[in-house]
Amino acid sequence: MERRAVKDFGSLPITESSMAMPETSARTRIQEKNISTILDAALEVFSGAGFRGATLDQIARAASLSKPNLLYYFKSKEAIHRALLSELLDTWLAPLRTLDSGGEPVEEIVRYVMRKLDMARELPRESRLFANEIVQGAPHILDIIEGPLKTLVDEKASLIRKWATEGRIAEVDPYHLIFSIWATTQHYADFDTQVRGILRPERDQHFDDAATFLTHLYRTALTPD
Amino acid sequence: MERRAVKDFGSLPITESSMAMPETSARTRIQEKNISTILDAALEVFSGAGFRGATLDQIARAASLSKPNLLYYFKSKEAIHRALLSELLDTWLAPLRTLDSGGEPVEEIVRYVMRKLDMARELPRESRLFANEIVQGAPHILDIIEGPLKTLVDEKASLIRKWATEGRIAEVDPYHLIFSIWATTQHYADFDTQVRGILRPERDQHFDDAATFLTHLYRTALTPD
DNA sequence: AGAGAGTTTGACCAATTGGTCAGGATCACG
DNA sequence: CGTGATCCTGACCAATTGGTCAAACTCTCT
Repeated sequence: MERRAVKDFGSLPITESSMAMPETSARTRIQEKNISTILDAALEVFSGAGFRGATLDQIARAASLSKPNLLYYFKSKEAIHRALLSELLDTWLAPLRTLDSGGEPVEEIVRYVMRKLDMARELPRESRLFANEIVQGAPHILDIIEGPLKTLVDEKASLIRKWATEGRIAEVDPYHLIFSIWATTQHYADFDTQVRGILRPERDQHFDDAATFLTHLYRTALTPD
Repeated sequence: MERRAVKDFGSLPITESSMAMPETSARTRIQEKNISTILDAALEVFSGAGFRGATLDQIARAASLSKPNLLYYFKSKEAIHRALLSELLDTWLAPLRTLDSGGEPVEEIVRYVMRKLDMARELPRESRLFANEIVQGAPHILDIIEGPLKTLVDEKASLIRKWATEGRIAEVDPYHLIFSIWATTQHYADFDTQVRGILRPERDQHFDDAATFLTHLYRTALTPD
């Protein structure tokens, strides 16, 4: 039930509101611990079964808490799910935010790819949580996709397009470049079962191979003629 | 409830066994029609909600049949799901099978990418069905992944590796090349909601843009120096 | 037309699921 | 130490879900 150790993708702001407790003043030590335990257990279960497929009993068992006790901290199954998603969205989009106009464009993008690949390795459950959500039509975060996410992507797409018109990278569609980066990197988390079934990798060697391949793929495709 | 019109990815062999009917002799006209209707409805529901998220009532409603009538044709929810998966697996892997040693290697691979992208456009429900299954650990098809699928991929990977050693394509890891092709193309089906939320495409214009981008991506990365 | 196979359904069931609630246990703090 | 706030639980509930079954309906073929 340990919170997975990770490199460091920034602190995760715990920002859920829909709790069922008195909700006065600040967090108790017990609240702090239990809420964090619940969210970790929920991540484990939701990411492996989707919203509908997950049950409160499973989450309760994974958290070693009773079901009514879960509902003491979160007023419904949906509330837990919502809290998880909003807690993780910032972490998830952080790498894209750091894509900066300073530095050499091709290397900047390759660095972004590596960062995303690292996240697929370190935070596969988070990746699968979003994958489940979006494959099923993103019923809980559609507004975020069409709002803040679209804004962020539009912004970075302009930057990439500027690089292209300046001749600093090849002429490519920035949106589809971003989509392909998301797809190729998150694939190693979301389709982990398939990748492992086919490669049968020792330790996690295949992530290094993936890094080599993706570096080649994007460097050659982005380097101006 | 109409079976989606598609280009032509080969006929779909209806090969489910676990039916609940008398099962003597050949199919009745009624059986033919109802089984096909049920599978189409099930595809719609399973692909949008996953196995656990789908309910027999939803499938029954989508098929305009009563729930007990579903269970007259298939003996359980699992049986429907199994029938769907095995019916679609061949279709799904057909493009990879056609990857042939004849012809110009780079163009052969680019053609494969286009074929997969076409499938993402024409058969998004099928793509999502598999995505749901694999994201959740492939509980129903793990043996197929580790068996026939692995064999097929191993085979095609050797072919690609041969091309590389012959200097006819760039030196790339063939397995990760295949994974990246799967990822980038299926992304447009599996993450359709996200893609549309960000691009807000008119008609399906974005598929053509994706084709252009992916052609560039793989052509530059695979063309030998 | 009539018989038998094939098809359909309403009523029903047990298990699971999300959620409630009254009361008891425990903690923080003066 | 006591008391009020916080924390926890067993028992319970209504709705949903996968699945059964006997009876009724309909099709096909002679």
